[in-house]
Amino acid sequence: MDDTEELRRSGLRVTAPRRAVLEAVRQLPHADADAVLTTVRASLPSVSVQAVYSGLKALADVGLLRRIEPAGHPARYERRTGDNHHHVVCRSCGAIDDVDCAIGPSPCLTPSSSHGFAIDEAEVTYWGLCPSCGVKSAA
Amino acid sequence: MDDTEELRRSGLRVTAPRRAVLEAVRQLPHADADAVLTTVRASLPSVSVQAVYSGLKALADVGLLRRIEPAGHPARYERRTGDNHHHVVCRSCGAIDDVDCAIGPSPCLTPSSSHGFAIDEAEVTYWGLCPSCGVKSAA
DNA sequence: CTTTTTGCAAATGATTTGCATTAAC
DNA sequence: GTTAATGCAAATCATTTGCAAAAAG
Repeated sequence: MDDTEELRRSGLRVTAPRRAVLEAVRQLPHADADAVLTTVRASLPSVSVQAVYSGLKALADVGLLRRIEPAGHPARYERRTGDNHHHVVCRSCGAIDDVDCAIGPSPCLTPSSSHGFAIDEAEVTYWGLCPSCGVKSAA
Repeated sequence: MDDTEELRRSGLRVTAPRRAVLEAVRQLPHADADAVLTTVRASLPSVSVQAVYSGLKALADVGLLRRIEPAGHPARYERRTGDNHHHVVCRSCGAIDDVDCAIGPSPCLTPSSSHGFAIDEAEVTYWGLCPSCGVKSAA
C-alpha cells in the first residue's frame, strides 16, 4: 500500500504536501516539523510551513503518523505506529531512538493505581545522553 | 528542616520569592508556574513573573523541586523528589496524580536496548482522562 | 460545485533573556 | 563590597489561527 492509498483509506484528501510529508517522515524517522519542512521543500519548494504542520497534524490524528513530544524539544514524528514502542531521548541534542517494550506486548505497563483516571496509554521515555553528546560532556 | 534551611544547604541564596515558591509548591503539588505565581502573590504581591520562573528553575536544578513536563501542557512542579515515581496525566485538562512505580524500586525500568545512550532516568507517563473529564466526554 | 487544504501573515502561550537596580552574604 | 537575584520589558520558539485563493473529490 503506497502513501496515496494510505491517505485515501484514512479519509484524507490526497495532496502533494501530504504525500511529501509522509515520504519525508519515512526517510527521516523522528524528524521534527522543521526537518520535515526542509525535506519536503527539496521536492516541493513552495510548500508553506502551515501545510507541513497541518499535514503532520492530520496524519497523526488518523494514526498514519505517531507524534512524540519530548520535554524541551520540538515534537517529532515517526511512521512506526500502533505498537506502543518507547524511546530513548538525548537530554542534550534531542536525538531519539526506538526502544522495544521492556516488559511484554503492549500495553506493556499497568499503573499501580489509577486515581479514577481512564488510562489509554502508558508512555515510557528513557532520558540520557546519546553517544556523541556523551563524549562531548565527558571532556 | 524548613525551607530556609533547605535553600541554604543547596547553596542557593535565601530570598523571599524562593521561600514563597517552595511553600506554594508544597501547598499545591503539581502546580504550574502560573498557579505558583498566583499563590506566591497572595503573600508577596510584588513578585515578578521572572522571579517565579527563575526560582522554579533554580530549585529544580538543585533537586529541591521536580519538574514535570507533560506534552501539551505547561510544566508542573512537585516537592516529592528523588524516588522516580510516575504520573497519570489527563489528556483533556492536564490534571496530574502520582503513581508509584509498577515494577519495583527505582530505577524501575531498564530498556531492552540503549543504542549507546547513557541513560539516567526512565520516565513513565500514563495518559487518559481524569474522573471529571471522563464524565464530560462520556456525555 | 462543495468542501477541504493551502499559503500568507499575524497571533498565541509558555518560557527565556538583557540589563539596571536591589538584596544576600 | 561582591555576587547573585529581582523586576521590567522585550524577545524567542514551536505551533496555531484567520481568511481569501486554489485544489480535491
